[in-house]
Amino acid sequence: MTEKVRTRFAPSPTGFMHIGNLRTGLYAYLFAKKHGGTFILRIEDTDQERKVDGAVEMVYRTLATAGINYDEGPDKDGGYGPYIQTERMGIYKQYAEELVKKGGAYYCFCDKERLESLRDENGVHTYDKHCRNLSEEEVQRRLAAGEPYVIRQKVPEGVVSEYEDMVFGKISVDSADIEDGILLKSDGLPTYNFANVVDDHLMGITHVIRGTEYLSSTPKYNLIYDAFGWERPKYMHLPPIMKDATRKLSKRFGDANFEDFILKGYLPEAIVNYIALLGWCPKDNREKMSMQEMIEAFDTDGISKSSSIFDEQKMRWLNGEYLKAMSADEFFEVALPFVEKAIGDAKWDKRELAALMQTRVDVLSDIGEKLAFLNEFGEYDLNMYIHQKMKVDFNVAKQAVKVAICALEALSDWTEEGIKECVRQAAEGAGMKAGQVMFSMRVALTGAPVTPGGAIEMAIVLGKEESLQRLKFSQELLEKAE
RNA sequence: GGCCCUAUGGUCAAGUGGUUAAGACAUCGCCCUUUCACGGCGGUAACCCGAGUUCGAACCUCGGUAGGGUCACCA
Repeated sequence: MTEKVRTRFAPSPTGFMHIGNLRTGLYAYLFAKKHGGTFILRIEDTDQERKVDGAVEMVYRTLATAGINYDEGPDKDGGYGPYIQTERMGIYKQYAEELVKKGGAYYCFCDKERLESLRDENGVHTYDKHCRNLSEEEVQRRLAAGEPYVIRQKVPEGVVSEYEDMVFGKISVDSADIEDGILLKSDGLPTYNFANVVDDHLMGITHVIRGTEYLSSTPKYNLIYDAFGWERPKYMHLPPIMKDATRKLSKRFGDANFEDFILKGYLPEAIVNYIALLGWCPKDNREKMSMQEMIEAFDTDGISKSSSIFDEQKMRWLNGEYLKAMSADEFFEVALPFVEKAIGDAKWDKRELAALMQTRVDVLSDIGEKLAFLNEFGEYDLNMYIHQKMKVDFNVAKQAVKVAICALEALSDWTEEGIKECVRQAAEGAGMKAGQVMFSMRVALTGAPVTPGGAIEMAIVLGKEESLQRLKFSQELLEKAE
């Protein structure tokens, strides 16, 4: 490791940031940090037509909440700026001209009509190198005459361009299959193909980490490095993340959007942890890892070559693991907004509720439905009282509720211990099993078949007054049913 | 269509010539239990197909098949 590692993440601000884009940034970050290197953010905003307002801010925000901190970027000058591509527009033309002088590029005056006529039966066209061998005089004359032109890459003939990809191994492409692509457009601005190479070189990028969509064009870029006499960077291409077997995650359809997940109540750490696992497996097969642990464990060997399908179910599970690992206070803090949203102005003890939720939700937004019974108590289906295993039926339930009311009305110690003891004794006195009373009481208190906690927990959350009110309501309901 | 790449349970994935082919999610069953959840235990379930190399192939080679990527004055 002679030179210091420098990696970059170069998103184009054309919309939301999905999990796939983020993962590319994450790997570039992990790789840099693993090797004590520098991680750079560069905004590739040259495509003004696809540009989306606010998208740049979204990139900053997303990286910050994800904990992916860049060492150099638009707002963090490291001496290699500007870091926003549109601010670099002045530099490409001179490099393109330099490349022409070095024999790696040439002027082309072909117009769009001519290019169109080159299409084959599949609608694919390959430039026929028409202007590749124009004489020096002719080029100068046409340039002087003000003819519009582009500068094209002069791909060497009869060579095989190959390189060793860090995840895919040897990639080789015959130069006959590489087009003399446009480097500098007729408006004087560079195409991505060119800007990308120039920027990466000027910014001293040592390891280019990006998606596989560039895998087969990398040999072409390498030819540009060669023509300039620049050192080629190392490459790490990452397989795509799919939404199903045949479709990639797409920005256009808002798939797997990072910020949406945050809104839904996923923890940023859990999302980042999960996406790190999509396409990479640490040597010891760990799954739950902090950013620091991922940095330490990150290695190129564990990166997979095949695409993977994004599985929200597994991300939910991981998120649940993070939630359960929190202290009660930490959990309360993140859960509070969701609890408040669920109960509105109601008086319930939020801390109690949050405590009940911690082992019961994988994603914070699940809190709403789990707490719905609090504000939705009313007439309910009495069949809920029938429970074979519990040995509860209408009659048992009726008696149980009655017993519970009698006992609890006199109870002053409204705590877990107090209620438990009280109900237990009352059940015994009535010749019933404690479980039968508990079960009936829980249903009577909530009117719900499933609740986040048992009878005692529900009674505590509801408080004595509300509990007795609900029990009496249920008692009437049961009697009316006769 | 040309070129590049990929292929282990439903999903994520270990595995690099000899394994009872890990583990996790999901799923199913049991235990715990005042419902649900948590926790614990267990089950079902995979090497795309065909040749070859080899004493031996999920692993190596070739050919199919399937899927992805790319072939723009987009990035």
